[in-house]
This record gives sequence, C-alpha cells and structure tokens, in this order.
Amino acid sequence: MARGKVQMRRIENPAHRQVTFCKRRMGLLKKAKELSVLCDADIGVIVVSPHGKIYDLATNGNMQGLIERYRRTYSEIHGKSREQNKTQAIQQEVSALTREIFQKGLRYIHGEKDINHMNLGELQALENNLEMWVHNIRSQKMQTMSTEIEMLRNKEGILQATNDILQERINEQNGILNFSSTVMIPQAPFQLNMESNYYL
Amino acid sequence: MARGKVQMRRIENPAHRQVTFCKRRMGLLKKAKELSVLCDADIGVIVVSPHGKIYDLATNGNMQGLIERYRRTYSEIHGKSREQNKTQAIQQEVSALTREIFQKGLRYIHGEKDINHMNLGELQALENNLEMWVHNIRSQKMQTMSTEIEMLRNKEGILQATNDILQERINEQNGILNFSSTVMIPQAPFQLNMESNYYL
DNA sequence: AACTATTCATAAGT
DNA sequence: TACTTATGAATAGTT
Repeated sequence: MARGKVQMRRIENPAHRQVTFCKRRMGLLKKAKELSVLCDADIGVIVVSPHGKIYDLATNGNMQGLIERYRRTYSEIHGKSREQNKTQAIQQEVSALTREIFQKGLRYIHGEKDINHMNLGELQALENNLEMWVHNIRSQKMQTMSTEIEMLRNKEGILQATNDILQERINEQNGILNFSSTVMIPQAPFQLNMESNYYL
Repeated sequence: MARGKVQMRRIENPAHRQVTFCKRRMGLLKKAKELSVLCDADIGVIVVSPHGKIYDLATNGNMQGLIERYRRTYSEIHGKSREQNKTQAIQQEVSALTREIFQKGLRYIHGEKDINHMNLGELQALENNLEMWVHNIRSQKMQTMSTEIEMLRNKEGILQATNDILQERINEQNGILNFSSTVMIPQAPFQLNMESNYYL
C-alpha cells in the first residue's frame, strides 16, 4: 500500500510476512473495534497464524455468546430454505433471541446451571429479577399514559374553548338574522375513556 | 477519516450509522481476506448488526472448524486465568448482561427506539414478552415444586414403613422381655407444609 | 449510488 | 524491534 502497490498473494519472504502479519493483524482488530463502536455492532474476530497461534477479539467481551448466536443462525440458514416467509423468519428469530436472552440470563445469574436443574431459590431469584423488569416497563407505561392523558385534557380544553366561541358566534348570528334556530354543539367533543385498551 | 476526523463513538444519526456500517463492514472483511492471503493466516470474522443480522467471513471456508479450534484454545486459556475473584466478576457481568439483554431486546423488538420514546403499544408488547418470561419461570418453579413434593411424599412413605417395622420390633421385644413399657413412635416423621415459603 | 477531499494504514527503508 | 515516511487505501461528507 505504501512504497509500491502490494500484490494480493502470499508474501514469500518469511520475515516480511511476519512483519506484515503483525501490522495488519493490529490494523484489522482496530478496524473491528472502530466498526463496533461507531455502529453499535457486535463483532468477533479470530485470527490463526500459520504457526497455529490464535489471536482474537470479541467486542462485547464474550466470544462464546457470539459463537452460539452465530451457530444458531448458521444452522438455520443451512438447515432450511434461504428466504422463507419473512414473518415466519422474524418469528423464528424472535424465539431464538428470547431463548438466548433467557438462557444467557440464567447462566449468567446462576453460573452454568440449566433451568431444569435450578433449585427453588434460584428460580425464585430469577423470577424476582424478571418481575423487576416487568415493573420497570409498567412504570414507563404508566408515565407514558399520564403524558397521553394530560395531552388529551389539553386538547379537550382547547376544543371546549373553540366550541364555546363557535356557539357564541352562532348565537350572535342568530340574533342578527332572525333569532330562529339555535344549533347545539356538544360540550365534550370526545370522551377520555379510562377503561380503554391501554390497560389490557 | 475523510472530510474531517471522526469521533470514536456511536454515530447517533441512524442513516449515517447504517451507511457507515455497510462501508466499514465491507472494509473490515476485505482487510481480513487480505491478511489471510498475504500472511497465510486462517481468519474468521462475525459481525452482528444492531438489528441482529449476522455477516460473516471464514477465510478457509469453514467457520465451524475455526470455532472448534478457537474453543479448544480458549477453554485451555480460561481454565487457568478464570480463578479470580469469582463473586465480583459475576456481579459485574450480571449488571452488564442485564443491560445488554434489556437494550438488545428493546432494539430488536422495536427497531431503534429508546424506551423513553416508545408508544403504549410498543411498551405493551414488551410487557407481554416479559410477562411471558415470568410465566415460563413460574411454570418451571411449579414443576420443580411438584417434583419436590413427590420426592417428599416418597420419603414420607419410606419413613412411615420404617417406623411401622420398628414399632413392630419393639412390640415383639416388649412381648419377649417383660411386656412393660411401650414406646410410641410418631406416625408422621415430618410434616409436608404446603404453606411454606416455596410459594412466596 | 457515485464522487472526492482527507485521513488512515502500511511497505519499505533506516 | 521500533521508528519514519512516502504512498496507496479507506472512507466521511457531499451530491
């Protein structure tokens, strides 16, 4: 790349090859890290030197998890037709991810134990953890709902005021023209229903 | 790198991030191929996009073999160095994984949206998902409890039989010796308490 | 998607 | 082995 374009083939001189291996290996891992950081991707790199020495990088610090994930996708790709119904593929991936998250959580919290061999205390701890997550989601939901309700109330107030103004104008026009027909405009343009499906 | 130096942190603009992801991913894989060819190395790269899509490269065309090789070396390496302060390491990993799982789950199910900007429907879907997980844990807990109960009942039966035999022998001995003192052995050695803290 | 000004990576030299 | 530097490659921002 510098001082002359390099030919894309094995470097025959062992010394040159070794030097280039070190330099480019560092460059490759640096690029991988950069891609990971810049684009929020999860990257694993494994480099095996001609002498069998292994260099690796796992941007999330967990090559095993990355490999498992890769294996699942890999086996799915090769075990089944490439492009299935997209919805179906998504569903599969969802369940795979759910499984992965679940199992990771289990292994993580309880060491290497499998769910089927967890004792009651361990299951209890996990349940508590999940319940906490549910609680967080619920809190966020409630907050969002409060915001929504406040917004709706503001909207209601504005509409009510608008209605009042319109009613007044109509009354005025009726008075000027002939006092005959008075149009009734609903006082509450729409109902805020606390029993809506937000709660389900 | 061009038209201005880039900051080494996540690109916030999703469009920019996506473009950069494509460009740099291609660059990374190209670099990996070059290193492989020039230096006769065996290289595997796995890239998982923020949406969970997997891109990979195995220079010898056999990622599985590379992974196996890596695993062997990895297990050797970490069999030794992994005896650190286990508790502390676990706790750190727990919080990191919890964050990862949560954020990945969110991003996966709801694209790039942040929890604070999710609408009610999205929050609802996530809550449902978490509730499902809780349900799975509960089911497993109940099953474990059933097994436990069955085991205890078996134990109870055995102990009861043993008690009966012992009582019989005592009665026999009393009859042989002097018919004087009859020792009462409790019929139920221990109570199976369905209101125990298993249920909390 | 194509372009180009810049920065980056690195081959060869020391 | 490490440092330097000329040069080719990669790519960020723009169109």
